[in-house]
Amino acid sequence: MKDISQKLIGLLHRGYATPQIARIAKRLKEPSTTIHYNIKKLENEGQVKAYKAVFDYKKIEQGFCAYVLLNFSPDEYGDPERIGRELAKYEEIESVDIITGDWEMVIKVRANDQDAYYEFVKSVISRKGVSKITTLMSLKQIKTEFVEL
Amino acid sequence: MKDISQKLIGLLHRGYATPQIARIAKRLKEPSTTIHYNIKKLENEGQVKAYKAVFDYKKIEQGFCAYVLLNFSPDEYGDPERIGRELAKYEEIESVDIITGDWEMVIKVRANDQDAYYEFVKSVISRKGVSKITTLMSLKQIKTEFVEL
DNA sequence: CTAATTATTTGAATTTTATTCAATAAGATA
DNA sequence: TATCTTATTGAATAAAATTCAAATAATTAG
Repeated sequence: MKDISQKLIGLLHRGYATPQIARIAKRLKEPSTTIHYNIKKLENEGQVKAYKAVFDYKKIEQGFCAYVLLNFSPDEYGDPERIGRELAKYEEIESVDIITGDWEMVIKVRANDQDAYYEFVKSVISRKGVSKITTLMSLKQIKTEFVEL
Repeated sequence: MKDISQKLIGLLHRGYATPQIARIAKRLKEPSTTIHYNIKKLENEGQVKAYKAVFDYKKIEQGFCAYVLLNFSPDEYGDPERIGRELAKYEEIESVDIITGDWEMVIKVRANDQDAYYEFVKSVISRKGVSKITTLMSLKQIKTEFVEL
């Protein structure tokens, strides 16, 4: 047996989906060629970054979720944006923002469980340049990626 | 002229997309019927909640983004989860989580600009039961919804 | 352990959908 | 107004999804 589902989840995570032109056309009561034209326009103008799946993360062994607030030491490795772009490469990280206020960055992290999260923090997030880490652990995810759960 | 793009953005926000079976099949070097079978299985088991677009929010007049940390007064209107589900209905709100620690809830909000955000906080987020609001305003969005910007 | 049952894989045929193309219409510009 | 650009749309084509039936693999029951 091939285990295809994990590969599918991996691909659908960030892309490998496409708009349903015919369904949108029916819904908006417009010809599908009009919808097609307008969607391609949105894509060509860069307004659409990707089409992707949103998962029930509990069911795909990614039930643990936390928001992590970070501070950086002012001296070493300086640039928070560079660090942010490096962190963004990890597929465990859903979002990365540089923010105002008492913290400099907030990242949203998903993991299988608290142990996996702890390992991820230890190996990836804790690093030279990070001076303080505050974890806001999600007890109940009500909405994510604009999709209600 | 019809302004279709706003309607498209509205629909593609939460759904109206579908997986690209043929492209996935090529990528994984499997027959498209096998991919089809496995994707339907994921869907039927409820592992996939939706297929949707991710936008370049600056380009669709949703450039403002903030994480809002909330506390509730213990007495009135009690249930944070109920409040969370009500907030989740607003399309301006990308995510809602009930969390551990100094705050009880974190929501991620998008708006056209700071003024629109302020109006949204005034009219929707501030309400009986909310005792404290802390805004972490995003200065730079590096990754969102698992998509790098 | 073996038989029976269930789940998965796959090619061929069919149905549906996306895409291309050309003509027209609408809007913008000079 | 005349000209150029952008948007809409139907018809034709190309591509993709879906259905179906058969074969294979995995699991379960006896």
